[in-house]
Amino acid sequence: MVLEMKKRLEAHLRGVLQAKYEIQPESIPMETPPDLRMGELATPIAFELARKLRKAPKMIAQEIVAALGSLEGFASFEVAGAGYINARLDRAAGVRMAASGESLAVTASGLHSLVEHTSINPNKAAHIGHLRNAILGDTFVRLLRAAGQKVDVQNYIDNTGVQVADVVVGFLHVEGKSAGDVRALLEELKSKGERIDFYCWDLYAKTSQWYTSGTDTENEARKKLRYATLHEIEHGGNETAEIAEVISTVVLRRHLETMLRLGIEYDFLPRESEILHLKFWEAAFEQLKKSGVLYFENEGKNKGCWVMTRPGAETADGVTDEDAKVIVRSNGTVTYVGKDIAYHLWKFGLLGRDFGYKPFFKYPGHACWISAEKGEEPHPHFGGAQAIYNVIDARQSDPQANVIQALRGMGHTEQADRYTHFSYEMVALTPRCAVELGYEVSPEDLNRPYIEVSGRKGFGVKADDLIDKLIAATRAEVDARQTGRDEAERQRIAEQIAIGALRYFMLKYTRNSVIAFDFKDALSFEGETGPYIQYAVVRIRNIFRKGETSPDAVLAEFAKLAELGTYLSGAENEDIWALWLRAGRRTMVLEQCIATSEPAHLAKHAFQLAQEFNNFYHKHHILTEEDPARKTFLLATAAVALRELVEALAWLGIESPEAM
RNA sequence: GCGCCCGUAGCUCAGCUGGAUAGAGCGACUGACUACGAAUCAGUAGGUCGGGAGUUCGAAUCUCUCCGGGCGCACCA
Repeated sequence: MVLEMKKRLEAHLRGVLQAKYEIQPESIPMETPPDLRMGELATPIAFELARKLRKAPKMIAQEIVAALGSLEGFASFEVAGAGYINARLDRAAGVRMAASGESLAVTASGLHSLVEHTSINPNKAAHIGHLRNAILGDTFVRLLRAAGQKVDVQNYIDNTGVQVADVVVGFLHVEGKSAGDVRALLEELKSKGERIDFYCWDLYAKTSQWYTSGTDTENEARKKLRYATLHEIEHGGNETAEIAEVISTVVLRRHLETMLRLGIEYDFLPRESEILHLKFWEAAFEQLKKSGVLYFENEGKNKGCWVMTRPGAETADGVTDEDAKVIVRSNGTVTYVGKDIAYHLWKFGLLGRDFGYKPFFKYPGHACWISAEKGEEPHPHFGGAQAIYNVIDARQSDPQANVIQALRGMGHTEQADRYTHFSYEMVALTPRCAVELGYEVSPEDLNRPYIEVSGRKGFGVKADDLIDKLIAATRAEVDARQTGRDEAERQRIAEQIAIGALRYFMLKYTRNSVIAFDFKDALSFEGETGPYIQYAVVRIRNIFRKGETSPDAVLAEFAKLAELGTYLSGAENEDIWALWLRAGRRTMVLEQCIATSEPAHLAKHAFQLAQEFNNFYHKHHILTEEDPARKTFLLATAAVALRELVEALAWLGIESPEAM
């Protein structure tokens, strides 16, 4: 509703500016006045025009207000302060629009987007840092879909990298297991219902330590073993590669299960092994050479390599660019960034090659596919997107910038412009939390605000452990309150609240803020949390239950009310109008979230709406209201707040429980 | 050395493309359950927006500089 009104006012203002001054500003600044008494929308446009028109802002504002006349949906326009133009909505019209939900229909943009998130190395359990990635990515997918985009969700799997090689070394050489032993162990863990990714978590840390814990000659041999193992895995077609395949696949399956607990699903899992074996790089190499993005270096420290100029680097003819990024090493092998360029050409449908596809994981609604050398027919098609979003932490902004630079250099400027590195800061542990978990913390770390999580050191909080802990805590609360409900129902509610708490916790911070993780904050269910919002939903549902009516019935009745003005004016009703206004902002917030790639705005919106509802709830007793028309109005207010809260929560991937 | 991010209330964070009197949550202190469930609400205290300079009618927001913290800058993935 607010978005609709804002657009209406903008268009009207443009008409006035054109007719009166023959000015067509690029954008019209529109904001919310600091106080509702000043109106609902405001623009400081007169300040900007003051210089151009050589007139006082206040004078300009007065002229514009006089020319604005009347506009449907608006009650009045006025000049305020030194030259603000404040607009008051026709409150009754605004309320009717918000109640009808008409403005919720978002015009489908038709854009085909690809969001890649999660991308955990399949060699250990997921930890809280991975949770932030997956929750951010999944939420953004929901937002894009809400805005009418067609979105493919990908989870890139580096199944041939050094991290997988490390656990393979761990199994074969630290634990001295044979290939058969490894298979037997996997079977055994599976039959006991134990988590293989947890086992690997410890083994990975142990192996990382093993590389440096021997004598110098031993360590030297271990390093060699590490790289020999990596190369065997990359090459494929040998027993080491087979073990890597088996382990990475079971760990990947575990990651999908963990993420499914949070309602996170994927469409396609492209793997590094297929990128290698289907020769994506070779196809990209030809294009890169042809376009001149890559050049062969004959001088300097990068002599014998194929390199590319870094973004923003200044180069001069005849001067060797020592800072250039190496893409092909002097021994002929390709670097990570090179493979990533090839992969991203595929994402945009520019590579001229495709993966094979096999079904891998079944969700209630759909299947998740995985890449394969020889796929199955028929299969859905992935890649060839118009816009892509890579949810990758901020530390990888340099390599991401390199890939974008390469695309741009190859002439794919439109694609480069629609390539978003959806970056976010890491989740670290507070020193207190690290101590609580029993880790040894150095005195200097103890004085830091936070300590970085490290899979290599086995230092961190595992995702499943945190989820288990959250569910146990919410279950205790539910058990204390919902004594009349059976076991299964209480468990279901506890899970909904726990996931709500976790997802909200990861979404309330803006992306570039480091989250210093602490159990006290993460396990909190009061104040600015997911459960606070869910609680508002439950309260509203209880009102309808006790009132023996439904939101639909109430809204139908509400549509028949002839006069709304008396309920929306006067100091005692100001907060009710504020609640309607907030409820009517959802699509505007959605637009803002997508424009800034920032889901936190929606999290904040949902909280504020819940807060305003709770405020309203305490001030106006609905079911005992004696005036039937006013009661209908109050019930309609609750119905719209409910609809908006449930929908906003759904976009955040948070369920709305019936009771809690 | 170069690049990116951060510094706002005791703590954790918001602050929309520069805009009107800087906001939440937590914590502290006062109050409100015979009400539509208190996982809630009302109130009080608490801020030189890291320091300085500049641009502007107007700066927490933009520029420069300094201070403090974090993260990147491989022929590793």
